[in-house]
Amino acid sequence: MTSSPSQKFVIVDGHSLLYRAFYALPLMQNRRGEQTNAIYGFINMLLKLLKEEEPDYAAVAFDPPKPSFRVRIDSSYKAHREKMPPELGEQIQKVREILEAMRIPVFEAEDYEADDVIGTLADHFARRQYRVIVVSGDADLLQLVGDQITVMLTKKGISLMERYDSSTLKEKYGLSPEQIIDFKALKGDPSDNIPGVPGIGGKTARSLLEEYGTLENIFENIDHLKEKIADNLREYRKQLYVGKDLVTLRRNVPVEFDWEQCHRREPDYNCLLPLLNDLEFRSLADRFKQGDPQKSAQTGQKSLGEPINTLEEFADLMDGLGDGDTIAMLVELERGWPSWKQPVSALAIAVNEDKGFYLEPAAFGKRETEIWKSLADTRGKRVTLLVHNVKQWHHLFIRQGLKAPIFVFDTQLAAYLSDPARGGYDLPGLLHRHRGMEVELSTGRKKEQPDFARRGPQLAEEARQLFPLRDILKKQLQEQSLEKLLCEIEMPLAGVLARMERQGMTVDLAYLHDLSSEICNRLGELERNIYAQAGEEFNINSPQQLSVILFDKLGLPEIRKTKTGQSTDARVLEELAFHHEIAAHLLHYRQLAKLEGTYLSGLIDLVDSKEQKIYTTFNQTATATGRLSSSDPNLQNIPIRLEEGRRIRRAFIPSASGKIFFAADYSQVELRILAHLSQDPILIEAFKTGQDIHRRTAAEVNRITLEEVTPLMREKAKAVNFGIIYGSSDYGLAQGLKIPRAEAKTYIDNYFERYCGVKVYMDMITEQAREQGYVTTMLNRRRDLPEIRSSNHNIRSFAERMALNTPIQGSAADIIKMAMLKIDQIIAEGGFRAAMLLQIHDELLFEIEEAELDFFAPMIRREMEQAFPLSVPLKVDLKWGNNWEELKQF
DNA sequence: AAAGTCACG
DNA sequence: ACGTACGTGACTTTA
Repeated sequence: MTSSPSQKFVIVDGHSLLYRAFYALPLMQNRRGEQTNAIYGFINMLLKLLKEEEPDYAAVAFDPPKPSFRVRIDSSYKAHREKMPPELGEQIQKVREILEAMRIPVFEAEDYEADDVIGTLADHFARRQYRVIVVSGDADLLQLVGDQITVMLTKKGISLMERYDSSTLKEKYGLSPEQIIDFKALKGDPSDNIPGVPGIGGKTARSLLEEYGTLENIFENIDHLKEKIADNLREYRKQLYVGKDLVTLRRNVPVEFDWEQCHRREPDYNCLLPLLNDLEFRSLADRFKQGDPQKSAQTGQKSLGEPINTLEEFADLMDGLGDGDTIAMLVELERGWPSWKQPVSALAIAVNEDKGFYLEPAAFGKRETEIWKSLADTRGKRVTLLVHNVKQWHHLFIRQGLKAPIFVFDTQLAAYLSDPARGGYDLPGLLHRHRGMEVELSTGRKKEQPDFARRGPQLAEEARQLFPLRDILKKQLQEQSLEKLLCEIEMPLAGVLARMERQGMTVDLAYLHDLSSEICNRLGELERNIYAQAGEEFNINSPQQLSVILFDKLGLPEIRKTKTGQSTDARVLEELAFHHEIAAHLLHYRQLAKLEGTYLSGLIDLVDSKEQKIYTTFNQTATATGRLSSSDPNLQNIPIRLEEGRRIRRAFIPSASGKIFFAADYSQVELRILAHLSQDPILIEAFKTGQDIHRRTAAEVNRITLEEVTPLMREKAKAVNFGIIYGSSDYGLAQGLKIPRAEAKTYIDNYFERYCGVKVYMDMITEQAREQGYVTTMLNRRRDLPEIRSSNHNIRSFAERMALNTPIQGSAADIIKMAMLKIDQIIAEGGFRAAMLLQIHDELLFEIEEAELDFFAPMIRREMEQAFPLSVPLKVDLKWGNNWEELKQF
């Protein structure tokens, strides 16, 4: 049976969805610095809605700027409502413009709220037998639900909505649409300043309405109610009905209204597309373009990659290349291997933007070497390679024993330098962001390797897209003056890092096993002790279970809370150690459990048993400041501070007898950089004369001589110096030093009084960050800080600390990267039998021939100290030894 | 997937 | 009045 389907009308609560989009989405802005996240989220939600519901009519309702008639009923209505954040207010006008271009009418009525307009329009359409869908985040609108009217409420994020008709409403709330009004009037709503009736909350309100149906009926049966509730109902009856009046939506708002205005029409693309471009919503613009006959004709359909079936075909392709040609290459590698030995699972090439090719596995499976050879040969023909993740490509050539071809551009490194705080520089993501390409979203775990038949053509298409992506990124880098950093630091550094990763670190596996079993035994003992003191067995590793034991069962004082419960971290346990001896055992347990889990069994699993080596990955695009990071395993956080953990380092040994470890670390780089950047006279003098900087700071802030500084004063001054680098706050310093906040504030005040150059610099850099929206390091590495203009104090303060810290931390990263490049070059050209193994932010670890120590050491010191000339000297400390634990001063 | 904890600079 | 020191990665439990 087919009943003629009735027409459908969608009415959207504009402000409600804008608020939702604003708070659900991270900060977005276009290059002019205008915030755009609410616009983006709103339009996205709207498009999704239009696509899924396919309405015949649509409209949006907005609240007018002035308060509604409701304030005349109750002057305190919505009195406590916070003003709209300016970052959101600024976005509303754009949304109106876009709606106009989409030819969706906007309604607002003076003296009424959007809700009333929605009620009126919904009623209007429903009475004419239209199916109506009301879209909002405001549960008040549920009162509109009816035979013809469905309400959709935003549930989570911007994509999840929940649909309510009369039956789902009954199911979820146990109330009818009319009862929604009474319910809220009874319960009250602090956000709208609806008082409700004291003593009646959600539960009571619901059971009253379930039992009696309406307010009127409740009052008729008031004698049957509990005395307390009955009294309150009587006393607050007037207030209750005022509340009800406020909550009730008007359905007779005088709006100028023409049916056909709401009829869905094609957008006015000539207005819409420039608007979206201006907002830099590429993907949205592309979605619209598909509907625009004019524009989609220009785009044409996308070509798919062509297969290369034999090596001969590949050779022909390569033969056709010559001076000045650039080829884009993409490779897909198997996961789960150390980065230098990942097998190739797919390979694609594009000679220019026109066409992409992919190599059938049959073409390279057995004779893979020939492919790499002919690619390496491009160097002689002055053909250059455009890639995404150049370190990966270095590994491919290193393991074939070939000299790498000429890499001209790395889209991954480029995207990183352009916005290092963003994170996520995978190629599909970049293509989506910059080219508006529809790509398969890599949602969550991506374990299954898609079959090659599908992946090959896709990869070829992506290879083709590397050309336009390069053009976009190159332009961006030019505008940000980052080309030099890319070409002279990051791209060459990728080669150095590849060599370090390939080298790996030799470990004494037997020693690790011995240490592991010792630690396990002691863990068992501690575990028994803890159970005995707790009086029961529980999972010590679970902070949740642990806090039950500590705070409920043993009744120990609660020190600090986390989001979800009581904190049980080391600082809390140290406090608790005064009250109960279980705390000390827990601290010890935690310490050993960390060693076992992360640094013993965790590390042992990653040892290549054949080579007795462990291979880390250095991530070059991971940090917001320009530092490297290390993972799988992280060799930048092997324990050193505590004796117990330090023993792990003994397991790391040189790869052959006759070799030794050699370590070089910068002394106080970050404070020296601060001296240079701030030109503070005291700081500069202290470093120029080789003073102990913490001692000097102690003398300055306490206004005493260097000789009068006690060890305690020096400790405190050291913490103050740290605080300065981190973007000093009295609260943070107080925590770090375990002293009252007021005292911490005194230290900071005294510091800035003495080091006024630092003070001036810090004010200058935050001001500059606010004006430009970003900060830079000495090599012009940049970090965007859009949050620094936030009206939220908390968010803004965060950004300010980043503005203070990033130039310092990032410049230190710049300096050591320059040193690494120089040293790598000297090792290669000078014929040293030495290898760089690790970089740990301000330290380099090498293994060298013992015989070379006397030549090697001065070279390293010179290159590191001279890497970048500052207003103060850079100082490097040198150590050497037979394992990573026992290093002696050179 | 998020939160808590802890290792490093 | 607010509520945190800056930058990472790994492991464990829990929702």
